[in-house]
Amino acid sequence: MPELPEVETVRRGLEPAMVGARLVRVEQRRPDLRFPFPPDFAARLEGRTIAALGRRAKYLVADLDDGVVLVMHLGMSGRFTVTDAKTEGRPGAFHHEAGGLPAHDHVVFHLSSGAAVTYNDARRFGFMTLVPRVDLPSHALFRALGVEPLGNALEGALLARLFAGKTTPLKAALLDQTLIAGLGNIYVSESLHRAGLSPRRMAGTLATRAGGPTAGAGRLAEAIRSVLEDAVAAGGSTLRDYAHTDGSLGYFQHAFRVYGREGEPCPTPGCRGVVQRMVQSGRSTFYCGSCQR
DNA sequence: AAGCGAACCTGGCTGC
DNA sequence: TGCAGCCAGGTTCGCT
Repeated sequence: MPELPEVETVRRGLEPAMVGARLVRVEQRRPDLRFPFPPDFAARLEGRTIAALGRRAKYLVADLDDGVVLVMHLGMSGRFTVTDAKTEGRPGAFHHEAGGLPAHDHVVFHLSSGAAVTYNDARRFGFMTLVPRVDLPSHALFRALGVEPLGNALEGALLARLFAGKTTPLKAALLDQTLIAGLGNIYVSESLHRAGLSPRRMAGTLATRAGGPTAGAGRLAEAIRSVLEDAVAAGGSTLRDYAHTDGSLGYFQHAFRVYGREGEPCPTPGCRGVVQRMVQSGRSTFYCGSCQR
């Protein structure tokens, strides 16, 4: 489910259980997810203590006590569940295979506290890998990542610089992780609606001829920041059966203004438009044709 | 060479 | 009840 707010919510859920704990046993139940696990994945983790759990864009980054980082991406359907020592079973695991293990529970981290952290991923678009901390910035997964949208750098001026000369629609430009890293299909639609900008509009039109920011660039930078901050504060969004690491639900989906709301009246005050759905580069875009220009 | 569509994989929902 | 078809939060690849 995970765009930046959901990954950050997962990070906050895992942090108290994982940081400071030692990995006493790691179960890797299949050879690959989106990519093969690195050689000796479980053995390299066992015995290590987790020093910190961070996030970069949609990646979770766990620092180990030997200078290696465990990098994790949730793909489309990845989720983590924390179970403490006494809990029987775990919330949210309803589908079982003949062997008795919950379906799609691919990795289980058994911690020195007695707790266990289970990674479940039906579609297997997620992955895990191990990278020496010093190599992380130059690693293929990270070196091309764009600006962190909740950092101080994201302003109209930067947006204009990033988008200058681009003929691609704003929708596609905002999904491009090499420009801004962390937005996905939901929060792109939500950001553009908050900014009053059409998803079809050419990205380059947010820069002036001289390369400076237009008013729209400023509005978009502010809209991205506000929608992500609001979503993180709400504990992310819950679609389908996605849940927090403790089984509880995020509730930002109730605050969506356009995503998944085709046919509903546009929520912009004074706007008489109706939320529409279209497909851009193979993904649904939700927008109001009346107040988004 | 930027930009687009298809592919990866599974499950859930809708409609016949 | 069954089944075909469509859709889904992400990313990468290959073609134009």
